[in-house]
Amino acid sequence: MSAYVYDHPRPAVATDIVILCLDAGDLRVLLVRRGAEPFRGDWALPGGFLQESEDLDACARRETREETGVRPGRILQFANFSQPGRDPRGRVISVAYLALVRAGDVRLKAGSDAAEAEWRGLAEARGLAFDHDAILAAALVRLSAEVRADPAFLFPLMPPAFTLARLQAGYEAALGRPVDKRNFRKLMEDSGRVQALEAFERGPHRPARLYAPLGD
Amino acid sequence: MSAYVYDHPRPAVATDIVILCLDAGDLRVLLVRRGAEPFRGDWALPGGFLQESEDLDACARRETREETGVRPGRILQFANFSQPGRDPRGRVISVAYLALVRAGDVRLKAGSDAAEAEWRGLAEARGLAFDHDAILAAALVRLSAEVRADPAFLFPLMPPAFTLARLQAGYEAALGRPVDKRNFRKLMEDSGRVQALEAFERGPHRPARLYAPLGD
DNA sequence: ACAAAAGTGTTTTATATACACCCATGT
DNA sequence: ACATGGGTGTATATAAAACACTTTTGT
Repeated sequence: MSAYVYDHPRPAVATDIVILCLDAGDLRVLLVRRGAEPFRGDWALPGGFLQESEDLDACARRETREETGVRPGRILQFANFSQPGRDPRGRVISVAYLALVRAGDVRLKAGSDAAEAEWRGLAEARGLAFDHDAILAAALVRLSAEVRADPAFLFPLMPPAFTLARLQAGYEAALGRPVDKRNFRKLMEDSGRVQALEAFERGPHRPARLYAPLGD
Repeated sequence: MSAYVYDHPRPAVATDIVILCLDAGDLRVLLVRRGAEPFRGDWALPGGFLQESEDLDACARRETREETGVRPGRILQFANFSQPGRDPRGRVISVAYLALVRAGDVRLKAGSDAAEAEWRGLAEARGLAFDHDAILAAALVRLSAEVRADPAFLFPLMPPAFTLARLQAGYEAALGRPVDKRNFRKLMEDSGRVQALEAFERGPHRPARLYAPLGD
């Protein structure tokens, strides 16, 4: 052993990721079914162990990509879960991330330790394996704070061109309360964060103008 | 090895803590001088390895207490630093915390791997060991955001009874800009987060009313 | 014609900012 | 008396919230 190598207890280190998308105006979280003990057959947040060549952000991105096929735009490390007894197999530190993805881009594929994967509405995402209920709850608190500070935080949930009604649906889902349409449109139009396109989405109603993200 | 034990690369896991206090209106960060290689003799943020019986929050609290003798009121995990090459000795994951302490309570005592410890003004806290310059910078960004969202975040820097001028000094230091005295007093008095006491601090000037934290 | 969702302004309220002088004490 | 920091009010600007009807399309 080299003179400079640490000698300390070494927990396993993993990331768990709250991957959210917006489907028909509702937030949905990606869950995977556990194919191995412990909690075999239960639903859990996707996650995985840190590899030697990557940092924690890269680990969370890699896991997100493995589960969804999507390279997430921005990820946010919002908490850690590291109590000694949280995993019955031994000491596992979980570093928790939030990732937002576009529903349309996703192609689910089961990861190595996942028998199945599915999108679940937030109300139906309870009784998860490990302490994942708490991780999800903490993610939603943080999402709400970020969105309140800057609605553009939601852009990664949106397609490249989107209607303001769609963005508002994400905003309301993230905040957990309805907001006034006129006030929301004013907010976004004055924010300089969206660009009005000369394109419209058609449907059994008046065509809706499309907007594109602007700025970072 | 039990059937359920993980087998994965296991980095060492540590917390590094940006411990701040308020001294004569200026924020100061606690630094320790490294007594061992690497970076022997350089200044660094206090920190230490996760023990088997504690979670990361407890680790950060323990380290803070070991360095300052103070049990920090609230600690905030604000980032992680986990790039493979960040520590020349091997893989070390650093989970970064912010802790605010009352200057008056502190009794510095050198930790196990620290030859000395001292409070350093923020402008003079550069050239730190490892990636600690980046950790400190990230902490200050987060501090500013928290304080803007709620000035009561600073209460842990304050003694049990404090003048509004003192609190304002912390507010200005955290935000990095001066604020108007009347506006600040109005903000705090209307916030319901402070209670005016019938006690005053004396000095070579008009006595200053003392206030106590209110609410959580 | 009807259903469905898009789009549009004004008023009110709350919050933030700018700004200057007198007050109470210690020396 | 002087120096030092404590303490106070108003006016303006900006941001947030409340609130209802008309427009355009598809069927």
